[in-house]
Amino acid sequence: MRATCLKRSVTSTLSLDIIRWIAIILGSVTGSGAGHKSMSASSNAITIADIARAAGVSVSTVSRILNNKPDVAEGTRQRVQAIIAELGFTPHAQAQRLAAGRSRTIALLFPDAQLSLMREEFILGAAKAASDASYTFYLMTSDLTRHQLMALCRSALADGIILMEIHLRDWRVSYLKRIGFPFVMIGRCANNKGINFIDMDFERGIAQATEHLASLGHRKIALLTFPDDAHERGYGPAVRSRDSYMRTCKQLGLPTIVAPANDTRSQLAEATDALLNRHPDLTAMISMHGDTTIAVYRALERRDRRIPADVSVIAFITRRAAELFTPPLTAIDFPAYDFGYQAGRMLIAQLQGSGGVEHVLPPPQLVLRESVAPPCASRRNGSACPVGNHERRDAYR
Amino acid sequence: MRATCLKRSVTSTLSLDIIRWIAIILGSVTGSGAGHKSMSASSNAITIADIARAAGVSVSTVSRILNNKPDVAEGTRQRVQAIIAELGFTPHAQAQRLAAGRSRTIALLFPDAQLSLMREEFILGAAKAASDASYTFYLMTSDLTRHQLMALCRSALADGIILMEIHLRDWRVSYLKRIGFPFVMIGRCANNKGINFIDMDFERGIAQATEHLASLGHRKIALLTFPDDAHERGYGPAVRSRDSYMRTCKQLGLPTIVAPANDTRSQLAEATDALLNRHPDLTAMISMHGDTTIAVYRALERRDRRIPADVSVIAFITRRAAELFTPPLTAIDFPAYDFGYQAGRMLIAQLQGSGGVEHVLPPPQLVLRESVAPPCASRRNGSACPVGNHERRDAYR
DNA sequence: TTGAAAGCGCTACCAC
DNA sequence: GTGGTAGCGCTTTCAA
Repeated sequence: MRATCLKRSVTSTLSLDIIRWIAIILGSVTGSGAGHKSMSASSNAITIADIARAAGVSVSTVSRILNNKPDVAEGTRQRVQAIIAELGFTPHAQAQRLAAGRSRTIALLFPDAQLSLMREEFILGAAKAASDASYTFYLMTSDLTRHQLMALCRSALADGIILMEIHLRDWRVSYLKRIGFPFVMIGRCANNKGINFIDMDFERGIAQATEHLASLGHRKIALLTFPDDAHERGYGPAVRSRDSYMRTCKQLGLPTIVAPANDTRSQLAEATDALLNRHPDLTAMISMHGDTTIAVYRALERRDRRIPADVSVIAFITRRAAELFTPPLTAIDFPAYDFGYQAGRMLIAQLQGSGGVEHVLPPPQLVLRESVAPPCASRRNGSACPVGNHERRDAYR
Repeated sequence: MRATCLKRSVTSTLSLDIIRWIAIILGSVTGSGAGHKSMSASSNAITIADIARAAGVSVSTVSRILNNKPDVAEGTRQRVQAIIAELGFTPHAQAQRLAAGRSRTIALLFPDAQLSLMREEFILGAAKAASDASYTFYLMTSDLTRHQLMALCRSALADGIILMEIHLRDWRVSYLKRIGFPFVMIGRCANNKGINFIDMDFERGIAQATEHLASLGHRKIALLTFPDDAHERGYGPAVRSRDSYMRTCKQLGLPTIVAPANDTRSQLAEATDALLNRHPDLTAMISMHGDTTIAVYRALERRDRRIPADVSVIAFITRRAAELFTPPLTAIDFPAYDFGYQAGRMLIAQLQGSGGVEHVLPPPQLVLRESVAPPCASRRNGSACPVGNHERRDAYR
């Protein structure tokens, strides 16, 4: 409070030297360990008006300088900036945002569902994109109700949002589109006209994985996929991957074996067991699950089926997670960090009005590690079964 | 703009029915796909004044209702709330924050360093704590300079912050304490008087791990730890774990073998190799690294040393990551999600003035999985070496 | 129990 | 180039 009194009594007639002296006092008072919550009380902070007074200019001028407007004399700019630095002034974010009508914030709506090791990368990528552009990054977990989404938009907390877990027909997308609220998707709908997105190309990824396995000689290739209700709800990855799997198998003349399961280790273990019971002659599996695919490994171990000698496994997963598996998991690479970063970048570009609509669907990349081999006639004799000799990646970091 | 005109012309003399009708018009106008960016333009949104006008009360009253103040007649409250619901009004967050002087936001300062599979849990835990308390959650990556930290505090973007990667003497802590800005630590300093923290008890964890290995008969137990400069800088986990290791080994009469390395897979692999060269008779390792500990596994594999038959390994890691290892990693459990959640909860409690200082140092829990066994005299004959028969956890989820 | 009005700290328009 | 000033949308005394 003492600081406040001092500050408020400063008048524009004081010389710069005196102002500086006062700044020092202010600093030491504020800085003393006297236990008063100076910043949190938030009322005795330096304002743009203090700067203006100290510099002998108007608040408009200070504001212009703060916002890098061109129409300021170089001398003034320097003088004011010196004082800003000296008093250690930073504009009050909420005030700026209110007055400017923009929050310079993007929000990531992050599905609450459950932990998954690879999803950290989405978050960190998007956060990095925000900080690179001097934007604030707002992370929202918990799945939103329609009402909550409306509130988020109206609250003006963020200028734009990143959506994940997109369904082919997604009410959030319809809503945001209708009210004209800026957003981008990680994922995509059935119709994406006018909407920015970046998505994994599950169609091509599945085709690539299936063809790779088929080319090694596999005939019975199962798809471990999402639970049935994910398909029914039109969850993009679920529908696209299954369709592509069906199509590819048909083209290649292979039987189709689909095993739906929740993305938990226990359910996936069960599903794998059931699958092996039904199809003892299975030689390959494609998993749509992330790190929970470890449950598939464990289920195979328990039945004494070796990877890749007896059964080959492919998943969609980040490099980092894939390399934790033993044997390392051959996978369609899921560059989640990049996806997050690109989404953030696209959203900010959109907010700044630069560029048109971007539909980003990077070509899937199959990274060969050690969980895939040709099928072995002499099963249970895996060590005699030669491992395919492909490009191997041990991308340690 | 049409919406704006309509809205602005509404006067308090209009009947409620007409107001409702107008609300419908507004809704459909705003909702039409005419391509005007209604929300993003942010100027034609409904305000508290519109509500007041429509309800025939003052803005003060609406504000009171919005903030659940007690001094409002029940009838008024109901009537106004009905209108709020009808018009789909949500207060403008920035305006609220500016006027109230609080942002109801916490920020997590997340070390940029590098990806680590387990750290997602810190983030999601803290985010959950925020959302549970109706707080906004900002994630800030990139390590802050002193200047940036000052700016963050002064900007009033957040009411309080969560700090990670704490050093024994941490300039950020000194600064925040000095200016009285609310914060909590995941980690702790040498002196934590008056500061809330939650931390892994590395001292006890290391002691526990070392004693466990010693009790199985291990005599040469190495500590794979942080690089030397982390110690020099006084990074808490580095200093505390090494000290505890030294002390425990001394007490048990064991030699000390310390191998520092950066937390990257390649460096860790190198360090492991070097370690095995220097100490071929090593039978156990304790790793301070997270999922990068996979590099230790791989280095051992390459030298044909089996886990746990030839070498036992213990790390500090989340359950989820530990179970991806093969054999599953016996570990001091790192409940990172809970740590994040607790930190968030403590910070918000502090902001709301409830309760005193909390120093949370949960007792470390050693979870026995399959990477530890008694040392085997007949090395290279691992399969003959019996695996210890302890509590085993296969916590699938 | 309610209303009027003075801010919160900043931006941006308009005049000089 | 610069200054005055009217908001931005809300909270919060202080009176009534």
